[in-house]
Amino acid sequence: MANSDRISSGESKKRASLRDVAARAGIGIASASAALNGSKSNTRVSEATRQKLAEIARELDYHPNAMARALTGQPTRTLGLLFGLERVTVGVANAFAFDVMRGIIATAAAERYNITLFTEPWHDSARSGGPWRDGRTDGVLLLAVTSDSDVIPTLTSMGVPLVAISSAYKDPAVLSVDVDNEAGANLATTLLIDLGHRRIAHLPGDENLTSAAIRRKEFLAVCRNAGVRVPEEYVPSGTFEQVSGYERTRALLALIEPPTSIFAASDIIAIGAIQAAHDCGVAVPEQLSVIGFDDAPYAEFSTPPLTTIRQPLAEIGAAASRLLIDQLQGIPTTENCILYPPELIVRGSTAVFKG
Amino acid sequence: MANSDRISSGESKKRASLRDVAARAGIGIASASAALNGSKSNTRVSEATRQKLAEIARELDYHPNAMARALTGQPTRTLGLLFGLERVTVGVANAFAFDVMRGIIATAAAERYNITLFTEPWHDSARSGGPWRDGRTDGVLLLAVTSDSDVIPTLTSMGVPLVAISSAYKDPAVLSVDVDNEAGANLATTLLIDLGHRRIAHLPGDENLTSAAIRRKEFLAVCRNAGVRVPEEYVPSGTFEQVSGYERTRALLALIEPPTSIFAASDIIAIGAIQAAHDCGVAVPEQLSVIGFDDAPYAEFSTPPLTTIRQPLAEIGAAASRLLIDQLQGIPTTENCILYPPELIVRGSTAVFKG
DNA sequence: CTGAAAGCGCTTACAG
DNA sequence: CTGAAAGCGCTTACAG
Repeated sequence: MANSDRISSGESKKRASLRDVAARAGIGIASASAALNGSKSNTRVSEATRQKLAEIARELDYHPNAMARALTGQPTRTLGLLFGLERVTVGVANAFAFDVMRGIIATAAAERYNITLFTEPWHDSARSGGPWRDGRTDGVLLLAVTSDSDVIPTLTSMGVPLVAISSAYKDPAVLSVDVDNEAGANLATTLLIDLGHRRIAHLPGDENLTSAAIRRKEFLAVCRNAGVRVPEEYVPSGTFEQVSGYERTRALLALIEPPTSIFAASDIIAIGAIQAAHDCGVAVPEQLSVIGFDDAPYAEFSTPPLTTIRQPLAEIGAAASRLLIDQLQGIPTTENCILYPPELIVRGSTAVFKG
Repeated sequence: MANSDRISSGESKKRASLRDVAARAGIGIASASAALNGSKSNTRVSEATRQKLAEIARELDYHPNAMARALTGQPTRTLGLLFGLERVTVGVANAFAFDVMRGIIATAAAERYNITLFTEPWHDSARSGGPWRDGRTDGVLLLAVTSDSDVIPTLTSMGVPLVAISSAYKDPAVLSVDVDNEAGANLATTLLIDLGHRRIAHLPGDENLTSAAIRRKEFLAVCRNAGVRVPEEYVPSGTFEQVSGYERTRALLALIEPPTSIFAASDIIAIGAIQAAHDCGVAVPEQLSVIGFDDAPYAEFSTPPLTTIRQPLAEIGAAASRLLIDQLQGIPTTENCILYPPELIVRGSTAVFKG
């Protein structure tokens, strides 16, 4: 029966199970489990048999079934990623989400965690339920949760470990990572004022995204403190989309007293604004200064290159991953809410106001 | 005991299982399974009890445990995504992978499939094994597999449904989606020749990526047919990275007889080439024409805007998703290898050769 | 047509 | 120290 090995490995239709390797080793299944997958198994199995088991596992091409392990409460070493915006595709389509994901993936990979993207958007606690709690995922990363969503309290009450990214969530008990939106908006608005602008407009992002709300609020505050009056029509509401930036800017430029500068809540909005200016024959930055937010990859390639507020998205994603993984492994976290400082990147889309 | 409901739903620590809802309904667990999760359950349960079960499930906030279902061989409605390049982060970092993922995600979402990103790169059949075969994923999407990888034969022999993306895999038996690399290279090279260039260089991508090999081969073929001589140093090998494009272009421009045009195997290589030209004081496109491949998002924002070969990446990703899902659901596919035609996008980085 | 049993592959107490 | 049993939550034959 010397070649029974060959035969059994030949019928590779069936995967080797723990029982198979235990049988082959002439050992109990529980011991095999301890030797192969166990953590504190040192109590149970001698180093010698562990070696032997490992070899047999290799011969049989044994790999533990993660589903079965999950069923007994073992972690799956998989992180879930859930997008806060209903329009998942949009959430993923923009460079913003992508950069954050880069950081998430890099860190997860380094810690040998896989990532599952939940494509079904969160609805509410009643309709949503399955995937986030059945153990397929050890914890979840929430991206850009809207303020009107009940996803955080719901998942928290279900005991799902989570960390919120770019969600500006107020509860200090939930782990979160974000850029300092207030500081960023301050930087942007102050720049415009320092350049001599007094007719400053702001193009906010989706109203129900707290980050957008904070930027808007801080913009208003800085203007107020500087004695700059901001008429209501200078802050038209809209979304984090290029077309929204385009349309709002056209409207702005059609005003009797159009603004001489715009603080857009994101680069993609800013790109839309610049396009609109171009189509209206308004020169950027000569006649209109535009500053964005994010420092997306295309910001520096835009014409003119976009002045913007850089947020370290990949780092934010990486920090969020790290925070979640630490939590999963019981490593105490030093801080619950990590806020990254933004950075002003001055490029060619802003200029001194020339009366 | 009228409020036992409230109490039991109050101790939400424990998730409701199928047993719970069956018990509550005074029905067998098998019937509950059929009514709630079954496919051809119509044979088993009447519409009335099905309704009742559904309601109880709602009350108890019951959601089937996907792990347990997977263990019995049920599909998990999850697609795996595996990157062919060892350097996963790079694979994910580039806009290429991102655009493909957009298509994948959109289609998967529409079909209610989740996606898990395998962050552990494929090594070889011996070392790699677990995650791709234990049922956590119904099938896998392979992105940019290198020609020296044994991942496709291995997974195929394990019976894992898969489709290869941008891998230019020769075996017609494996499902695959790609751009027509040959046609693309032809388009690019022909443009340069038509513009009057005779000193044409090519900057290939990673040698072990079949797409790079095909583009290189076609470039050479078109030149040969047109009677354009290509010295060996005009086709320096390198990788799909910006720095690789930069360095190779510097070397090219330092040649006694430098090329007057470059066909870069990707936009990111082209961006590096343009940078190098800039740093060497060589004007693009006046002194050097550069054409890329991909039409990445930043291509149109580059200075000058990049002439390139557009490949419909999101569509490619979507088609791959579709192909895999169809296969999983037993829907016959009309074609195994989908090849998308590339499109020449002429922008500002190419110009007529002026002796 | 429906219930009770066996089993998916593992791990965790529980006996020897 | 190690084996046999029970159980995770489900589904699929198998009996009534």
